[in-house]
Amino acid sequence: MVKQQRKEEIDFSSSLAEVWRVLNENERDILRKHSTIRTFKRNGLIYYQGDEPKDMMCLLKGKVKIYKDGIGGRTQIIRMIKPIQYFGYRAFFAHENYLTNASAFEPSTICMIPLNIVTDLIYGNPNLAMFFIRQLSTDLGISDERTINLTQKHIRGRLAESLLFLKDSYGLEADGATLSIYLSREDLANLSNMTTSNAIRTLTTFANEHVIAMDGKKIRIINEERLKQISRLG
Amino acid sequence: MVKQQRKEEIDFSSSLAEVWRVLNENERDILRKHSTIRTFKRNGLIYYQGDEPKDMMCLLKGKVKIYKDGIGGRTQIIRMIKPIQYFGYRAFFAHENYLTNASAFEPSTICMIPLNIVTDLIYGNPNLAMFFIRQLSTDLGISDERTINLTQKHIRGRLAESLLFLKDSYGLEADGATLSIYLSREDLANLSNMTTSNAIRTLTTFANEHVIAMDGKKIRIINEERLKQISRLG
DNA sequence: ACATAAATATGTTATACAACAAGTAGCTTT
DNA sequence: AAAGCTACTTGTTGTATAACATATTTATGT
Repeated sequence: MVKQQRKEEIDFSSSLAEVWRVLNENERDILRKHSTIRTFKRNGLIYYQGDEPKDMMCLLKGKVKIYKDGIGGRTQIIRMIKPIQYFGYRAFFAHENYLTNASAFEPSTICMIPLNIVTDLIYGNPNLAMFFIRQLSTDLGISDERTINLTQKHIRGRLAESLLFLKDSYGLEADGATLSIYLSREDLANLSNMTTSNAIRTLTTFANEHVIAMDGKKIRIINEERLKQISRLG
Repeated sequence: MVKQQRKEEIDFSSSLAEVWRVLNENERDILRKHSTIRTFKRNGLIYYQGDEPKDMMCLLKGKVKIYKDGIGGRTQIIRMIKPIQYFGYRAFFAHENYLTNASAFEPSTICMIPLNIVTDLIYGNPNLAMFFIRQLSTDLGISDERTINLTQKHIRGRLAESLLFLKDSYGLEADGATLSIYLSREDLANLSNMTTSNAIRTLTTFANEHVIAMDGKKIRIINEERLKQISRLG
């Protein structure tokens, strides 16, 4: 299931901040003792549809995509994870096996925390419980919103939305315009529910309309307002 | 925002079973004291997109749909509620206003529990916290699954799936074949992400293929296996 | 009972998008 | 440098489904 595994010193106090904040020193100790760090290379599989969920994961470095294999070989990217974000716990709490796949977009470092340890901590600390309730509630709202966007918007709207999403999630490079994540056209298509051909075609159209610019593999957002408008209109 | 409001005696111990089970007598008392019962008539609005969430709701009797207003006047039914199911709490826990609308399909009786009371109980009872974590996790899985079904399946597959969903959720009448929920063709279309015309057309096709039968407004499932097959193939 | 509105039904047209095909550019490997 | 592979690109065709139009049937109100 996994490639590399290796323990190393990490600064829990900063990197696991969100959860960390609600824990006391004793609880933090428990986490420290049971956590492991794993690194994944580009395109490395983190977990697989059908696997039994055992660990909660916190992405420390890198970028991760959560995706589902759909009908006729099609793939839909459900969610993307950025550093200091937790994932991999939904299936466990729902008493299910994983319904999604997770893989690393880029070389990534992930902290693995056994879910039974997390469960114990939840029973002892209502603030931690509330953290999960809030997180799941937020994600459920996003997922419902996404259903509408993917079913009701047209190709241009869906692609524009994906580009804005990538900007908001992973930010821009020093020039203040270039997306700091590189996705293959195929991944971009899988994120936006369209074929690779149409992702390419629509990107070209956007470039011709001077909404974006493409320097080789990199995408620069030229006219964000227009992009938002395209996303809004559908 | 609301039409009717009226207090009446209800049997909490049976009707609120799921949550009830994890509470002690004192906590149950708190719930009893603060709960109100409201009745809604057919098509009555329960809450509205943008409203501030104040109460968690438990549907005691009737049927409720949760839906979103989408692009260009289109509507998507996100979720349907059956008796003794809780809803209306997601937005509160995510610190958001409602992103969805809820309305009664049929005359419905709903128990309203102030969410700040629920929050207090969660802080005091980890089992209640776990109830919500499990529920939200399950719903998130369903929502992600739904995204795939609505985007990747064809019209026939989506409609077949909706019919099976209605059967599983609300069951059949005494004849063991007739769906015990009545949806307008428009609602059925909004549930399946298609136009009303196409919902009608596809129903007619199914009837011609002897997969279902239509007695006026009622829909009878004749060949469930075939329906499952249609749903699976997309 | 009648009028009017709403829901259901069916046919026709328009179009967004997938599917397919064929080619090019940018790499890695030998 | 040639060969091969993969990702990207562009054009063409086919089709699923929305949009529109118009009956017809069924509710609803006065």
